[in-house]
Amino acid sequence: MDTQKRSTEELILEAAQAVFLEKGLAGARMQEIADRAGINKALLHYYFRSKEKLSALIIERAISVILPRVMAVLDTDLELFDKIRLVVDTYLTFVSRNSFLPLFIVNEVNRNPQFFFRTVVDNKRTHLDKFRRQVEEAVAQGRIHPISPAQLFMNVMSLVIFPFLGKPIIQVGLGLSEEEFKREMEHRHTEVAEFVIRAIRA
Amino acid sequence: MDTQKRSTEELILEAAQAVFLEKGLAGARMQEIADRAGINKALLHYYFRSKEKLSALIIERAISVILPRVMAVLDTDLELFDKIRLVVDTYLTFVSRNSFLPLFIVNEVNRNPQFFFRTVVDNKRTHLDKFRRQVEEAVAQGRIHPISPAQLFMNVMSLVIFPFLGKPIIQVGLGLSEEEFKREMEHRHTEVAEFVIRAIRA
DNA sequence: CGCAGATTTAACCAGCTAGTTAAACCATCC
DNA sequence: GGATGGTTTAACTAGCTGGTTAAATCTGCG
Repeated sequence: MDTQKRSTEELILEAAQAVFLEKGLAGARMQEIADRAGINKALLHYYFRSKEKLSALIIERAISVILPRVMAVLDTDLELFDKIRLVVDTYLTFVSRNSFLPLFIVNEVNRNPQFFFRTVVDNKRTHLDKFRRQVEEAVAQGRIHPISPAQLFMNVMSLVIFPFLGKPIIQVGLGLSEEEFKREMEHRHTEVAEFVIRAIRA
Repeated sequence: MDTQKRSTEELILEAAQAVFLEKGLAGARMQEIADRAGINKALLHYYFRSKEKLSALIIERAISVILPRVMAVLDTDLELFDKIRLVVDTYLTFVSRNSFLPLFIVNEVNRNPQFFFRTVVDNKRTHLDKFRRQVEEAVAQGRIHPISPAQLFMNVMSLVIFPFLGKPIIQVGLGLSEEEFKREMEHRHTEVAEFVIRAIRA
């Protein structure tokens, strides 16, 4: 019973995630979710009463799966440059396997920011403090060029996430095949971190 | 008649753009577009027969308003570092005044890449060649660190565009007020270019 | 077996949405 | 004044969507 129950519930959640990520919240259809989960609409509503509740679950799931990873790395005691290398690699590795996630999250967070506010933030804000102090200290010691932690954080996030959002634009703009794009993205695992480090090293 | 006609058509297009950008393609309602344009649904369909045709127009408009700006700058004869400074400033200035555009474009381009393919690409691909040669030349002359034009292009695009897409994430993550976020974004007009230049300068 | 919960089936509803239609209204221009 | 074309009004449709319902079926378990 337990395995059956969990398996059906998981089946639905996986199908829902897939459909929501592909079509967006407004574009997703409950019928399609049911179809992909191999069940019918009645059972879908039997498990998750409404589309709203289901989508809220998916959003929460999506965010809480990706955000803690970064925060955990930022919170370690690693030396700044190594921390940058690790956060870049961690993030890129994860997102490579979930390449639709960024677009979905960015969308829903923009569409409904206060949801994001409440769910994830309160317990995580402290994590950035260590990173912030670390950057300010490195600047004060003259080890890196003057840069605010906010700017550095934005830059790292941008370099890591954007290529997944802008894939079609980049691919078309540069005339890359699927294979070539993939290869360029793999280069980034090491290149992005070194790019950032060269940019800030004094 | 001419002024009347143009004004109504423009009114609709502006209203449509506003609604599409806010709600996304699937979330936008023809009724709301009509309301915001100060007309009724019948007239809306009288001007633009279907939602599909209207949205196609808006997408094309949105893309063709932002893409040529970057391409034009990349196509100039400016020295590489100055070109980076100009493209960053040009882009940031424009996007600051149209901060919903990136999310909309990224969405629709991901949802329907082949549309983007056909509309914009053919005539523009050549523009990047000059930039590409310029980067390869600078690398060959040892004036900048070895980096592929593709990586550099991705990096600049990322640093410029992403903060607008990830605004809520960044704002909440860093605990910035609206005012503080705005100030950080203004810093970027100069900081991003110098960040990139430091990263590549040999 | 008989019970309970999971699952299916199929039909249904109410609400919304894109799009249509037809008749009337109004301004402009000839 | 009358034709023209933009504009309004209001009612309508056809289709889809989320959600419900009730009865039937299946499944494992005591």
